[in-house]
Amino acid sequence: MSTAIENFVKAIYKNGKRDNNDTKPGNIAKELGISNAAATDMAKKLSAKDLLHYKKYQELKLTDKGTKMALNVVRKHRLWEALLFKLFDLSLHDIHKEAELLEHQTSDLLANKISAYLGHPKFDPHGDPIPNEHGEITTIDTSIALSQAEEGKTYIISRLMSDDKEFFEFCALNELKYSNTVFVSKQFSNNKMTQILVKNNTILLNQDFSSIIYVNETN
Amino acid sequence: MSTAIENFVKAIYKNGKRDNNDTKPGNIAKELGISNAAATDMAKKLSAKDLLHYKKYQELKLTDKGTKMALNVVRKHRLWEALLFKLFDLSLHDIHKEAELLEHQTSDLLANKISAYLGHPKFDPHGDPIPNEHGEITTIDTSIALSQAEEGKTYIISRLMSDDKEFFEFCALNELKYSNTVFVSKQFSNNKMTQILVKNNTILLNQDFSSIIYVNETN
DNA sequence: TAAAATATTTAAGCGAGCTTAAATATTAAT
DNA sequence: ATTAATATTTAAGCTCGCTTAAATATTTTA
Ligand SMILES: [Mn+2]
Ligand SMILES: [Mn+2]
Ligand SMILES: [Mn+2]
Ligand SMILES: [Mn+2]
Repeated sequence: MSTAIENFVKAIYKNGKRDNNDTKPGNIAKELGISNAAATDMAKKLSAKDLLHYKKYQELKLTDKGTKMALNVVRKHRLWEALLFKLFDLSLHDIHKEAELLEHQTSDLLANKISAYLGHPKFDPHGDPIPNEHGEITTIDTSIALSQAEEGKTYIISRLMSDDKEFFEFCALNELKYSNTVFVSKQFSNNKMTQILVKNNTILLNQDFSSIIYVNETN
Repeated sequence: MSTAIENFVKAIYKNGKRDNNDTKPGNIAKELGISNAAATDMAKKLSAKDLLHYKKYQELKLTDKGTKMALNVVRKHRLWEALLFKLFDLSLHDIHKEAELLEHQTSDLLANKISAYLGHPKFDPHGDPIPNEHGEITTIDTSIALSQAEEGKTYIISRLMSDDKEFFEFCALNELKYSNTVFVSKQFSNNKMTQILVKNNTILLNQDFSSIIYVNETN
């Protein structure tokens, strides 16, 4: 399958994993940087290929076949990120950009080799789970967004769910990275902001950021 | 530039490096597995982009710009081969196949990172030279094809110039690999065959193979 | 050197993956 | 419940990278 198709099913898959999951052509179009018309068009084509269910004006739903394809692409993406992160001195954003292209030019054989080389890792450098070679995610995700965290509690960063360059620059500047500890000092519910303490620095996050930084409770 | 364009200029570049260099559309078409018409068409387009010189019925000649592009793709191809060969247990042919795709989805930045990680290697696993980041090949190639080798002399394998699966299988079965020693026991000039001795095995090579196995004299 | 074989070019056309503009349906606001 | 705003769909058309068939040029062979 083509790069365009792989990116399309992946976008639907990822959209479904988000809170705010309105998986209509317009949202997929926005994610992929194409026109709404192009997205509708592609949806129809993929429906004919049995990769998704399409009914006019309804949400797009991946079929089992489509989900499998999406997970295979996601697997390759995250394996590449893990490999590049391990071998080279590159930013999370750069790694993501490279993986976004490499994921479509990688045989299943090579993906398995990368996985074996890395010791079959369960998570990529963002903390995102890596599907196994059967397209299964076996880990259970207990993490919550910082926006949902409890005031006065201490958490550990488990995922940075983004591919935005500026977000990663912000994270790098403020020690916000995988496995670091965060204390939630205040939730400003009305203003949808979260105040945290990281390595003795107080940071006030707006919802754009507090909703994509995922954490686990300490135990 | 697109994958199609990169493969096209690379094919011209590689054709020019061969003995039998008739760089007309038909030969490039054959190499790329496309029709002659498609090759002529592409040649015209690339001429407009100043990547090559095209005159009806004449040979295709890369411009400086085209040569630079070709060398950049070749660089990425060979760096990928070197990396995959080092990290994973994959055959030369498999490595080549993966590199053929990855070469087009690799930023200059990533290529430089791969090169640095490997200690800026000068040769890939086939013995082919790796252009540096300015597109220069600084090594001098003194090797000759086994078909040109002298009877009674001993040589060291320096390059296996092919991407054919069966050829690599043949090489693997007969200890024909980079840096191994070969004794040329007889040249059958009339029949264009070469008899060699490798690890006490006598092998009779036809010209198809003797012309793509490159060797250096021992000193 | 003339005929035959071969290669190249031109012409027409196709599918993939886009675009913009217009028509139509859905959703939100008054 | 209308109206206005927004999203989706349809329609038409574009480029890229191919194809096959026919026309034309080159090269080989006799
Ligand atoms: Mn990523
Ligand atoms: Mn991608
Ligand atoms: Mn190769
Ligand atoms: Mn290639």
